[in-house]
Amino acid sequence: MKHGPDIVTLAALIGDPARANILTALMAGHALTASELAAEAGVTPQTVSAHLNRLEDGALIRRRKQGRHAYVELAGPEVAQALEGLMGLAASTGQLRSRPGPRDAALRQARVCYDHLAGDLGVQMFAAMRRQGALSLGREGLTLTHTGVALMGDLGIDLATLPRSRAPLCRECLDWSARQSHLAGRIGRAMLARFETLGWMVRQPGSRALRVPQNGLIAFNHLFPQEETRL
Amino acid sequence: MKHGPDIVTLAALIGDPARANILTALMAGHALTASELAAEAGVTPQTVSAHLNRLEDGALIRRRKQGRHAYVELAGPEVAQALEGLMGLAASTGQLRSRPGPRDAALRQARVCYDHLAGDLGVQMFAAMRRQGALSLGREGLTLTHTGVALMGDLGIDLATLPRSRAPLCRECLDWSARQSHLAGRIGRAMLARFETLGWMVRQPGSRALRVPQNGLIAFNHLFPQEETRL
DNA sequence: GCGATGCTTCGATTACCGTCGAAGCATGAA
DNA sequence: TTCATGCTTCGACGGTAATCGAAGCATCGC
Repeated sequence: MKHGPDIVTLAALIGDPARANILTALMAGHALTASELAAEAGVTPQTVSAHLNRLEDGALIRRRKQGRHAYVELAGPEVAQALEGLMGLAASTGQLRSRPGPRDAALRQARVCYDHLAGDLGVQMFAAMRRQGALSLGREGLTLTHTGVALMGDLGIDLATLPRSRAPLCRECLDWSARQSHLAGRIGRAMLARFETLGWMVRQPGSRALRVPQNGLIAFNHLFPQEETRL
Repeated sequence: MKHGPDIVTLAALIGDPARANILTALMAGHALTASELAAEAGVTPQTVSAHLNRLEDGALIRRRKQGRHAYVELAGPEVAQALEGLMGLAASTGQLRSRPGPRDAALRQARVCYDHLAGDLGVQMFAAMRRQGALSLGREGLTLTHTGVALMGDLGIDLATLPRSRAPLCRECLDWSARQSHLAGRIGRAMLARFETLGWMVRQPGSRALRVPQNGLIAFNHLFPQEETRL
């Protein structure tokens, strides 16, 4: 009868408060243990274990056993991307979990989306790189141009040391706050890691928000300036 | 505790088979009556009515009463966009509702995404317009350039007759099959409508797939050629 | 080794919600 | 008015799944 991908299983998995809390906590990109997730979701460890079984069956998370700890992480960037998509819809329909406060403003400016930079600064970076010709949109998706390769060199990112995997180098990811694209993929991950190393951005414990010191913001704006003109 | 948009309600709404069928049926962009949706979802009218109540509370659909009929449509393009996002994740995790067949191939080539063109041809059009400089990505999102305005004129689309609304003229929409962006927004809607008027694409009853006659495909490819080179 | 910690499985309870039959309430046709 | 159609509300049934207590099973520290 119906064709195309089956969204019911996925949506049902996400549509439980405890599981949604788990997934949201994992959006920060760090692997968390089962007990940490229990505290995060507000349920007992047994309940979390049951949820992790279902999430793993649904290919939304991966579990790695290390000693007596079970580290949990999202199955991949696509999961984070789809979650951001849902958040975008929730934001547009005005369904906010909490009243907008300072935390939310910080989230809007810069946050971690699984493993890459999202928020206003993420969108700004993506737009600037497109404008500078560092990224090119071809039939096979987003690719890094020669300009982009040079830019990575200036930043101090050695492309040769990037992990070899089937994951795409560059990928677009839609932003729930800005409603525009930002850069995901292995390059996106490497760039965020570099920004953290440079001290331009600092992760906040227990939150997806990124703190951006003034010197970091200045350097960032210099490299990825905002577009002044628009039609 | 948690911040950001509340995705639980939305995901729970989508995560029911009957409701997912209803939403999927509405993705074609046409308004459907409650009884049509009942047949589509395979449940009784009472059940559909209950589901429509919940979907309306969740701001996923709108109901318009006309006589004794109740026409139902998606609340907006954002809903369709989020649904496509979920389909993308489902496709990437290999959760297909049916074995890939001819219908699915047609869906991948060209389909209706609520009110605009999606699928390979949609992605191809978006990429070609970016390359031709018809679309520009600025801080405020995607905008139509002078080149783009001229292109609309060549196509026979009168921008002045577009409905005035707060909806953006241009918007990106991620494609579940091609994993790249295609064009949504009021322009996207107008262009698909124009393609149908020109006979380049024909809606298939009861499906989101678009039939593309050979002369339509030739004309389309001439106007929005595929990119030959990539880095 | 032995206890402690962390995670998992099992079983039972409970609450929610999807479903439909029956009835109510509009609108349109005769 | 009267009947038919389409949709909705009400009430009840049934199944699913979320939750936790208790117990089992690894692993780590001592």
